[in-house]
Amino acid sequence: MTNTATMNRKSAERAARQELILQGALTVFKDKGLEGAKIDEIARVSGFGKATLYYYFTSKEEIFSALLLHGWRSLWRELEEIAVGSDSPRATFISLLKKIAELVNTDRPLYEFLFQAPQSYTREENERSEWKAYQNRLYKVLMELIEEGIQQGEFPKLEPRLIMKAMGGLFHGLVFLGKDRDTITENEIEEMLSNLLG
Amino acid sequence: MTNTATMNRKSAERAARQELILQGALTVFKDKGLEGAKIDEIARVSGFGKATLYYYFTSKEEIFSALLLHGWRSLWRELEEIAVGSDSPRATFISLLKKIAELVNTDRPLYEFLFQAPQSYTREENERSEWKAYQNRLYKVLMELIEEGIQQGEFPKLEPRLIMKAMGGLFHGLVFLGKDRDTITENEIEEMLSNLLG
DNA sequence: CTAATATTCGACCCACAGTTCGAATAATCG
DNA sequence: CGATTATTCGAACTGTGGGTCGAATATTAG
Repeated sequence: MTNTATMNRKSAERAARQELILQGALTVFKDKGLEGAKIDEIARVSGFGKATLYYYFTSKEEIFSALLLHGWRSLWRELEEIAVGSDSPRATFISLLKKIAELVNTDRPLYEFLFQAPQSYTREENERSEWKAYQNRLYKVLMELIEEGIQQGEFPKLEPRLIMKAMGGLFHGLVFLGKDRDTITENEIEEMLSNLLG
Repeated sequence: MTNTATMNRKSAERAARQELILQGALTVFKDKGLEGAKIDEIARVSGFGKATLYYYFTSKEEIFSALLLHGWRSLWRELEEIAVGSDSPRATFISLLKKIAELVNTDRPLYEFLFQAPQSYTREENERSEWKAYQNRLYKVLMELIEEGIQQGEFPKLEPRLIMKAMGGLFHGLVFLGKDRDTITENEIEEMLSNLLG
């Protein structure tokens, strides 16, 4: 195994198989949760033998984390350019949420998992798992936008944390609540947010 | 055992012990969830032997359901009088949410459990468990208030379901999001809701 | 082609947690 | 007081499911 081209292909194939496993894992985790999902089922759904999963991942938790990390990475990739833009705080804030809503409509299972799974999982030490960094970064960005927005009079003069809770809850409700059959439009998001922000 | 008075006392004691068990179960379920909570721990916390729990309940799930039913019953008892009152739809709607927020501040563990647990549990057939009826009743009442409110021009002219999602999410965010250390005041609730409702 | 290495997988292992057993103790009745 | 019934509980049972093993197959190297 000194051939470089071969090694590249192999590692690409390896990554591709990991993708397949994660894809299957998502459909199982999605409506079963971390505990409810059985390794055997993930194996069956993703079309590999059970032991093969352990050839690519060291544990069930690692599969779970890898999925989360994968999702947050791609989410952040989409949001980053908006976050560093030079619009006003309020405009940026709204753009971010609209972008997230748009993405959710693109791949609902993934994002439902991304935003719902953590709470049933965030036990003790896992706080410092890698995906959590992305979540914190997003939280921090939104929080700073709110603070700047308040200073510039674009947001109501309330505790930033309170506004954050309100906006977060409102957004979550609009996008994820209900039988999720009806996707939310960006206009509806914007209208609601504008109402709340006065 | 033909003595009636004795039988009454016994059944009262039996109910009291069930209460104790549920009380212990709540503290365990609260931050461990249905799967994460171990029967042994519930037994230890509530001060009974493990087997004794099965003398009072037939299964772990029954304990879980009983807790939910118990909570929803007492919640509904508090809300009912407001719901049947003769205030305007909007006033009634806001009163209901404020009342819930007030109750949450009274017994946070219980209500956090009530509003958070179902989602990690609502699997298949359990849809028709008894507590679910109360949840549906509350949902229906709120929905009708929104519809009436729209007709009377007290709410923005949007799809009722959309308003429901928005208000539900907003409320949930305000009351339950965050490290829950800071309790929300009724005034803050009212202000936010009024903003959103225009 | 042959040896070495990479990959796959079902069968097995075993720890854990829900449930049951059987005996021991407490309460009630006649 | 016995006798009967209600209650309690730790020990033992059992099914489930995460994780491992070893053999079989495929792939690459030389």
